[in-house]
Amino acid sequence: MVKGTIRLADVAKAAGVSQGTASNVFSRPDVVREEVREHVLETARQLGYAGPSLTGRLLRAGKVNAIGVAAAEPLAYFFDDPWARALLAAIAQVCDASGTGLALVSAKDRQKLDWNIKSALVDGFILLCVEGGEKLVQLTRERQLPFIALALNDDDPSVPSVSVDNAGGAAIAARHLAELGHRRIGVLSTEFSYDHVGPVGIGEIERAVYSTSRDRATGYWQALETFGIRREDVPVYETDNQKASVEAGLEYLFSKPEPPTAILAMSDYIALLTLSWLQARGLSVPADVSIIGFDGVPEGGMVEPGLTTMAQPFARIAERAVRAVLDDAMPVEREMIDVTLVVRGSTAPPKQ
Amino acid sequence: MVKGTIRLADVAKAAGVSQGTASNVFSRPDVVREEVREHVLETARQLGYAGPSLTGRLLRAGKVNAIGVAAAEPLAYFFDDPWARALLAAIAQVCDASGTGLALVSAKDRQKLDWNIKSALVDGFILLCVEGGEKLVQLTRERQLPFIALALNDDDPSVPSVSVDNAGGAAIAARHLAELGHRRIGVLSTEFSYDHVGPVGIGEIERAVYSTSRDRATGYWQALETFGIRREDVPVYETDNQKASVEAGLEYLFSKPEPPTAILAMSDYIALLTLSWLQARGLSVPADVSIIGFDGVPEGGMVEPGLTTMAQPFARIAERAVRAVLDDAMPVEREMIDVTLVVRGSTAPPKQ
DNA sequence: TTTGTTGATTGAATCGGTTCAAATCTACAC
DNA sequence: GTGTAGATTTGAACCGATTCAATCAACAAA
Repeated sequence: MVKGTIRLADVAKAAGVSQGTASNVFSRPDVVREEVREHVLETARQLGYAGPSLTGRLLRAGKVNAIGVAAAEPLAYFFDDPWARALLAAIAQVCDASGTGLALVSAKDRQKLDWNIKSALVDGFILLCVEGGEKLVQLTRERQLPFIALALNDDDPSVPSVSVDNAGGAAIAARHLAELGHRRIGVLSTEFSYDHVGPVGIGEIERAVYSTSRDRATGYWQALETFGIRREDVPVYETDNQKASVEAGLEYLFSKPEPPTAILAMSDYIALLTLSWLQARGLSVPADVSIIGFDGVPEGGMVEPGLTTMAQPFARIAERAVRAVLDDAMPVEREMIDVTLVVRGSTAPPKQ
Repeated sequence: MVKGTIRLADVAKAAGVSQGTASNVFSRPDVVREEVREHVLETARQLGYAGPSLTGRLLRAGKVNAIGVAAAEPLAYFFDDPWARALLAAIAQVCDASGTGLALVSAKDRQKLDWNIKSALVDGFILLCVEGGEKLVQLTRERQLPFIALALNDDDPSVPSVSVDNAGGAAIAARHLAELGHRRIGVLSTEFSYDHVGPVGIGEIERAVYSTSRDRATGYWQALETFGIRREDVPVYETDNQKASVEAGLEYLFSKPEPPTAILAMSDYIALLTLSWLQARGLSVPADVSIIGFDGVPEGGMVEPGLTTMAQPFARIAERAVRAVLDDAMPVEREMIDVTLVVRGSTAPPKQ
């Protein structure tokens, strides 16, 4: 199988037609007379021609017909992280419908990320900004392609982005627990600032680098205060969304003299880890402790008890994002999407 | 931001150098004199030049630096199916290490799949042949790019492929149950033939279209026969790896006068569904029923009790596959990789 | 002064197609 | 026999870069 050595021009010559006609045989078969078409096709087959090379075509057309999804994480992140997975499944669905390809681009270290973004063959980018958002945005800007940032941890209004209503959603979550009667509530947060885990104070949260976590914390506080729970009385433990730090946070919260009767988790992944930690310790959910998560990943519906959570409308987000890069219709200002409360088995009134 | 309108030639002209030099400024900066380089770079900046267009470069280089992973399934399959996910995470890891991009290509209907494969910008393909394998192989062949088939359901030795040792692995799984003392064992299989679910007989299995399922069944039988269990006495229910048919299969197996004390599931996904079906019916695993799966997906380690299973070495498979397409080192004949028994909590000796 | 050598730059060819205006070829009516 | 509309086909320009043989400048050695 000699590869790539046969060009359209060769086929044209062998078939005795002009290159223009040969090209038409493949890309606009209707304009060429049937018997000529058949003949060219037959010649191509005999020569082992693999069909018009994509790169040649690409060069003129300028459209790749694929979008890139980028994150400042190792590639495996897309398949490991439940949130990324749920989002990508939704994005994939939209792409499927519109016949668009999907390329995954990512890298943990700056160098490679840079190169990968520069050299990705795509018509635009969807950025997963959970971490290293600015870097990502900056690199993508240089490509001068349409892009849209998701889960942007940054208030810069000049970045086209759509995000969920973190503060509003968090408020609903907290209100749900308070209305059930919970008064001792602990928070397991996602990151507020780079490379830090552990208990955090109010001031630190207000000055947080990552707006997502900050907004969610603020939402929690506001809702709880309407129930007379002061923010000073709500312990917050910052995790990096990994097992080790979440468990440390749980140790911390439940070793207090008055352990919480409910946990506000800033991600479903944290909530899921909390659930299994509690169950392993013989505590019953929701009888002993209630848990509410954030994100609405499918896994939350598959555990026992089901996880109560604030669900992101992944399909809507995906739809909006894909449309933005495909139609070059980037939002001029930050767009906001609501999250909805999904009540399952992991929340109930506190004991007695 | 006027896009795409500035070419390397424009920059060259504006900077007063030849296009060749301008090109070198970007792709081989070391060969051009520093002050010239600076000047060209500066001109480029002022013009808003986005850097050498990939397509132009591509046309000459001929390498995309990305591999495609293809399946005859909707795109979301890559993120929904646990096996695909585990495999892709492993593939992603290898790609990351070698700085290769990853493009996902798929489609449920033949038409689109055809087009998607034809137009994917990749240097080669890894084929996930769980279903519609021949179609996939055939379409890919036409692209004349290196490719390798995984989980190929077909005995054709001319297809470069690596697969796990299905018969051997299945035998180990069955032996494990038999050694624990189980004698009444039910099988929940993956598909033997297109579009069929329900109880299947020995003859049908021997004539099965899909070799993966057939080989696993054969492995089960051989191991069990060394323990005096005849294949006629092992009920097999064919599922399509979906919730509905698995539950139907369980109804079938457990409504028999002598229900099984152990289940051989041909995929972890089936095993996981079995686990929650049994638990929902108040049956304890492994006290009342033992379960052993196949694949070794991460989810199997996260349920309670942990799932005993035959684990595929995803990392090894991924390594081999990526190397094959990148180095154009397709195996000349079908390659086989062993699976290993991972014993967790879902298997134990039968009651009394 | 001439020759050699080294390093930087140029210009043109090339990659593999698509596209479009112009040329050619029907077929049919007048 | 001429005219014309419509269908095909042709040929050349173009897409945006890279590459390489050839040229040029500058300076050291003979």
